[in-house]
Amino acid sequence: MGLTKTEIFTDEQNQLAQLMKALAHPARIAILQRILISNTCICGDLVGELGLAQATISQHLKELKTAGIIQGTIEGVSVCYCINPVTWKLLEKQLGVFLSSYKGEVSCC
Amino acid sequence: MGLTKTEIFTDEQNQLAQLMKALAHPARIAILQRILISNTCICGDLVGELGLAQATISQHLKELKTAGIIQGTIEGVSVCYCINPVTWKLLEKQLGVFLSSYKGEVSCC
DNA sequence: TATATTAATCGCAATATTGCGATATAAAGA
DNA sequence: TCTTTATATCGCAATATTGCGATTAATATA
Repeated sequence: MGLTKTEIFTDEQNQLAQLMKALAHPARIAILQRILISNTCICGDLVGELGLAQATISQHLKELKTAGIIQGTIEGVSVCYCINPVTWKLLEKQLGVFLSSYKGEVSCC
Repeated sequence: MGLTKTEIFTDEQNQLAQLMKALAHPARIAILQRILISNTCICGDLVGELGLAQATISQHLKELKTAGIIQGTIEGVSVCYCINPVTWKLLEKQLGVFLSSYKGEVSCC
């Protein structure tokens, strides 16, 4: 096995899980925080700042890009990455709904 | 390799990534949604409702429990699971800070 | 044009995840 | 006590992830 049975879940559940997966790594969290701070884009600066090899950073960037969380444009020799506003807003909304649906009043266990 | 270099990231980054990881599966999203709806606890009901084997559900529950997102108490023959309010609030806060730190004004790429 | 510089990709090894059948464990009821 | 019911755990196979060195591709600059 080793692969998720996506067909038995709703599109929303799969989508949210996919987005969470993209965020489920400290390096990717760090990369996003870095982008969020220098509102403007970055690129190979990350290789120097995080203690990971160039190939590794590039792969993490690819995963974030594939998930639609960031977008990149070629800028001369380097590549400029930044937040994809559409996905970010979707993430905020979906997670907001999900997290805020817990009303802690009725204690149970 | 195959293991994350946690030592080069901050505790906060590792913690958030760990929590995201626990949410990074549609089955676990579904389980949490189920718990959120029936505010009160559940247990093996999930096995019937989701299309996964009992062993698989039990494993997902364990992961959520290990991450501190849910808690379980033995209730006779069955086990009652519910949200761990402490972790849930932490999650809301940490994610809130993270997600809301994006101000889409300055477009870049 | 030759050479840096930057980033993506390939290929590998180590480990993690997913899913499940089979088996344990533990409490409830006959 | 014996049996049923409900969960947890073990062990396996298939696949995914993480990280990196080495290589490739593409643009700048000398």
